[in-house]
Amino acid sequence: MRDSEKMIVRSLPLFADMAEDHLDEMLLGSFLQRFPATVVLFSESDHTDFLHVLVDGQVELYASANNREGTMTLIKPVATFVLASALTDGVYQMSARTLESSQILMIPAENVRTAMKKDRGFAQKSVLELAACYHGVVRAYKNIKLRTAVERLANYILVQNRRQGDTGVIKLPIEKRTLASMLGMTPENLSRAFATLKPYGIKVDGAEVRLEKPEDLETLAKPSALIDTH
Amino acid sequence: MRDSEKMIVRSLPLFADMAEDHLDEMLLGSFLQRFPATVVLFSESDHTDFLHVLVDGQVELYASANNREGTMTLIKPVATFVLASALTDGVYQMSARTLESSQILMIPAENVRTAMKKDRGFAQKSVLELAACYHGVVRAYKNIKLRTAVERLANYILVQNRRQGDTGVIKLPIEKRTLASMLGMTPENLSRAFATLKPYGIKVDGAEVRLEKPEDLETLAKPSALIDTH
DNA sequence: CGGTCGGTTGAAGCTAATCAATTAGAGTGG
DNA sequence: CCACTCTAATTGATTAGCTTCAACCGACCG
Repeated sequence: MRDSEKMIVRSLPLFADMAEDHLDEMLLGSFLQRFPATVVLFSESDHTDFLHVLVDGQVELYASANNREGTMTLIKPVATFVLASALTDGVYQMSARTLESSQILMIPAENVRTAMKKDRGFAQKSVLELAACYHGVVRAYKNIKLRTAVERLANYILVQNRRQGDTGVIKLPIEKRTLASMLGMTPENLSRAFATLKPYGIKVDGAEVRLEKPEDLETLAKPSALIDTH
Repeated sequence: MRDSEKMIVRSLPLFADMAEDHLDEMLLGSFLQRFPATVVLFSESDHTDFLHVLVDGQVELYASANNREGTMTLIKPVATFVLASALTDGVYQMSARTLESSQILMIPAENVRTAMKKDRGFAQKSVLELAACYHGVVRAYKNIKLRTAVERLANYILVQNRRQGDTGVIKLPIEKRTLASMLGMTPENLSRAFATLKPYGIKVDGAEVRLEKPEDLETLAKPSALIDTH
């Protein structure tokens, strides 16, 4: 464990208040590893051996049942994932794969649980982190339960536009098929959903999406602070 | 705050390890209240003033968007709800209404946050509770994203059968329209879903559901430990 | 240059929602 | 005890939303 890696961990709010010796102890046995793209990191029914910190790259958390598969969420650096599973010493609950070449710091789950018991500051922050994760899934759940596919796409575009500086031109950060899976539809249906949004001022050229009539799109999307804000 | 009410709180794992004085302190300003059926307790965009403990009755957490409404989860006694919102000092994120006459202990959210900072045992248990809530929503999210309506119903029946003692005769604990909303479909579609399951040995008479060929239903339902076990 | 893969488009079919009408059941009051 | 009422539940007909299957396009790459 190098000092630079320790600094990365320290920079995350989750570990910001942790006592120095507890942090050092937790990081014993941790290692930073680089994975190529499209590598499966773990499967949902595996026992949770590590808390993961995505340092660089991009990771998809997905789930399978009945022969079907769906994206649960996407992880962007720098962020931890599977904290809840690491703390409860159970299985992962979701599978993970890299979407691109990624650098991941793996911290033994056992160490994380020990740190949680010893370190008040870390316990406090864990509570906040888990509450945030919880609300994140609640939002995703509402999104899929209360909106149609076209509405989900419209809201996704509005959120991306805001995130990318309200320029009216956004660059899709992921492949369309991944976006489709995240929005809970087939790639074919995503294509058609984009076409449906044409009258609302949406123009698509590869990974570039132009948003020419944001107000029109909003009337269709009916964005909700409790689903789209984070 | 009576002693009997304190005992109820103490009986919950979440508060089991809490120091006596911290518990007393937290419960200052708490009150036990009885609500009639179908009363809205709070709306999703309201600020979270109280952590709720359902002592008796039944509560539905639901969400609204676009003129649509959907059940998020059902709370049965004795259990807390909206812990995540109480701890993060934000809005509720979900609305709540009583399904029947219910007794609810309301603990000022401010007190809960104070207790979290002061009491290690409570912080630890909060982490476990939030992790469990998180995995609960993840399961619900998988359920709706990876299964059809009929499959969700089939799995619901299998879970209820197991919970009610594997007798092959189950009593629906909620109205069918509420069940429909929880399973993410319309009441009409639930009726038809039950009819679809007839060839799989399902017979419905009011709130009573008979399960005559559990193995057949399982082949259709394809239950998954990671969605249906809790 | 051919091959692979992501994306698009078309046609058909299935799942679920909507609209409308009817039935069943629980509770109420005479 | 029996109409009366209100609501839940069911059933039928139709429509909307989405998936599936198939063909095709086009970019990137060996």
